[in-house]
Amino acid sequence: MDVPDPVKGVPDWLPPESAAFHAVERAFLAAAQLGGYERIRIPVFEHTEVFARGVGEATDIVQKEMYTFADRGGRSLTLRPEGTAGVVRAALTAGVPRQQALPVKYAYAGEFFRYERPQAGRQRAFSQVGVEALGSQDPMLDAEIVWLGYEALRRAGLDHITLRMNTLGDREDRPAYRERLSAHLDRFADRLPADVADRRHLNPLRAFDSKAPGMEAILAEAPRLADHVNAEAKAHYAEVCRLLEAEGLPLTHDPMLVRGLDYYTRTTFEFESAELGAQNAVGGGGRYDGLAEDLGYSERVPGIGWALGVDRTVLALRGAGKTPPRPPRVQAFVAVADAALTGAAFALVAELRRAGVSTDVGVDGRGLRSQLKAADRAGASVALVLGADEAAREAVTLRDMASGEQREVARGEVAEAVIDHLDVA
RNA sequence: GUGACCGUAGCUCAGCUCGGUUAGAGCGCCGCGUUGUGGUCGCGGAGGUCGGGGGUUCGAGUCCCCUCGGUCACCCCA
Repeated sequence: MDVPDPVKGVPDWLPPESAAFHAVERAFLAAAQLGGYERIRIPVFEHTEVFARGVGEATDIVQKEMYTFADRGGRSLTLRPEGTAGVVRAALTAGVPRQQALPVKYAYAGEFFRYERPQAGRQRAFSQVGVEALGSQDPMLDAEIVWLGYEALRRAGLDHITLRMNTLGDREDRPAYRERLSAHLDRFADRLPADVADRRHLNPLRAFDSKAPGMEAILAEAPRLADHVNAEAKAHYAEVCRLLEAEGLPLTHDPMLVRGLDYYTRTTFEFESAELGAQNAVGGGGRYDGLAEDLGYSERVPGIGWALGVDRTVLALRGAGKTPPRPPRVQAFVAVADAALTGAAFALVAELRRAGVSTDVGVDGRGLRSQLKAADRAGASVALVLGADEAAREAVTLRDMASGEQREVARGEVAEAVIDHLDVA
């Protein structure tokens, strides 16, 4: 009987790589906390309509990338492909906009699922940390979000991050623009690449995503979204950029940055790393002032947020040769030199752990040589040898793993001696 | 969904071009050198359906076909 294969595109993170993973996740969450974003925990699956309506029927995510299944009651459920729709849904469910002072600020971390062909930096199950600020349209909030994203990546150890930004204007700006863009694409109908031809009727804006050879020329002539953004939204975006530039963020304005989720309005942005191969985005986000209404809420609740890819950031750090070192597994290691002393050893281990010293112990009746090898591999800075000789004197041998020096310590003073030793070392 | 490349030990790979007795290396793991002392060194050991199936052949890890899996890229995004 064979061990079942892991599910395609669903990675395991074992030590030592898991250490880097958690270091990155912690760094992201620490940055969120600096901005006053509180942890929110939401379900890993939702009614399918949360994403269909939130993310948008026309998006690739909803059309072909969702893990959708029927539960035993026949309800259509979907594993979350992204975080924002679920967070907003949870806030609306709780009536937050009506009973709390706005904006509210949330941070989350967890697994997300998209049915795509895996490749470098793209898995079917992947991990993100995200933040969302709900209930304000203040451009300072946009700037804060972008700034925190940049800071989060910096704290994770990534440098040479490029930041691309754009404004999509408001929902009301879209119809006129879509119409003019459609008309423009019509003129090239016979020359459009297949991908654009397929989706232009669902959402002509997606034509800007295309990198097909002929598109560059067609898009160069296309009506520009920027020309259809209303004056207020333009001023809003200008203020966001002004704030960020004053803080020295190296932002690049990219009028082609459209992003594949329908809920975005106004500010959108993407963080990229050169270390990643084809999947070069380590994070991205934007404003979604119409999302609450898309989800059926009776009032407008503006919001903005980002998501940063944990797996991708780990990859980028690895590519830059900056993988964080694996921390020592324990501080102390108890070696049992006599099988009759397992009871005494177990008691010593418990005592040390109770005193706050992380401790491991040799098992399986291995020789002392083997146990010290294990102590070395565990990264212990102290080994405690418990043998017949020591037991007879009610003592323990304390060995410094760096220098090899050792001395005998009375059994009653071991915990104290270990703590002293660790403080000094 | 489309394309290219790749599947030999736990990991990284050699062997395949030009088929030939027991399929190798490095790393890792376990043991011994030290009947109670790690890292270095030396010696030894465990570990392989050569992804799977079929075919050609006296003989297949090596050649042919099918199949499964993986990787990278397109697409899209974290």
